[in-house]
Amino acid sequence: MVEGHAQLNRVFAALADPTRRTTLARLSQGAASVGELAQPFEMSPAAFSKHLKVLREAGLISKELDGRRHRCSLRPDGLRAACEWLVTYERFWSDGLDGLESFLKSSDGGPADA
Amino acid sequence: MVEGHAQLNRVFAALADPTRRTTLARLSQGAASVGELAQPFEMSPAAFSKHLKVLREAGLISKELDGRRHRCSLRPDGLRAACEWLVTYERFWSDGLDGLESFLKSSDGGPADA
DNA sequence: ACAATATTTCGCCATTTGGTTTATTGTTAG
DNA sequence: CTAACAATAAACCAAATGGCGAAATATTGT
Repeated sequence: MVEGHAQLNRVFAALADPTRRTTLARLSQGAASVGELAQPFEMSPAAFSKHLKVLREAGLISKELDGRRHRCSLRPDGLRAACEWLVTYERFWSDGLDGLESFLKSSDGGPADA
Repeated sequence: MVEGHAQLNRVFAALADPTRRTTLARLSQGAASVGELAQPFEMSPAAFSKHLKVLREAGLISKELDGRRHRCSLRPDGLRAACEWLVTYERFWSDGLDGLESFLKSSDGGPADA
């Protein structure tokens, strides 16, 4: 937990956009090329590329060059710091994250949508 | 969990600023007036007031008028949606939030800093 | 009533953000 | 080799953000 504010700033800012959240959700089901990720959005390739850049600079995804495709995948530890920040404070609010605990324990289906 | 993207946008955007995170951290220790909350920051009252507005519109704090003071407090459920979003996806990344689970179980000291 | 206190609102300015189009870089297929 | 493809970079624009100082709106103490 040595990270400064800057990293947390980037992560939360990256999450504050539905295009980027949806892209992360999509990536949680497996790696994909930029084109595949961009497909659901009505947006120029350049615009989408910028979103990917934001995610990359927030440490949330990584890209591996595979021929002329860029293979994107989640960076497992990217969300960790943000998650810890949220949970730390949620436990001090509300009724002690009872809701969250039960939410964690319910091993139901996968992610729905962002 | 009927909330659209808009609410999640506001919450994550609100969290993407250290002034606001620090203010939330301060509030997790108890309610406070605007002046008390603003004190740590070298910023005009007007500027700080805008930050509070962002937090209020994200549903993270509430304000109750108490004489000429405005008493601010956390809104318990404000973080819930964001927390659930993060945890939902974190569990699909990484090694299944083992780290987060142990983090939750370790009932150590309170929040440190934002 | 009056002055001081607490906080927000109003213009204003600089920076950032999210989008566009066009130009570039690399790669693969024919 | 060359044309098409995949992705980014560059230049640009409108709108949002974060800051300021000054003005407005209560409210309280004297």
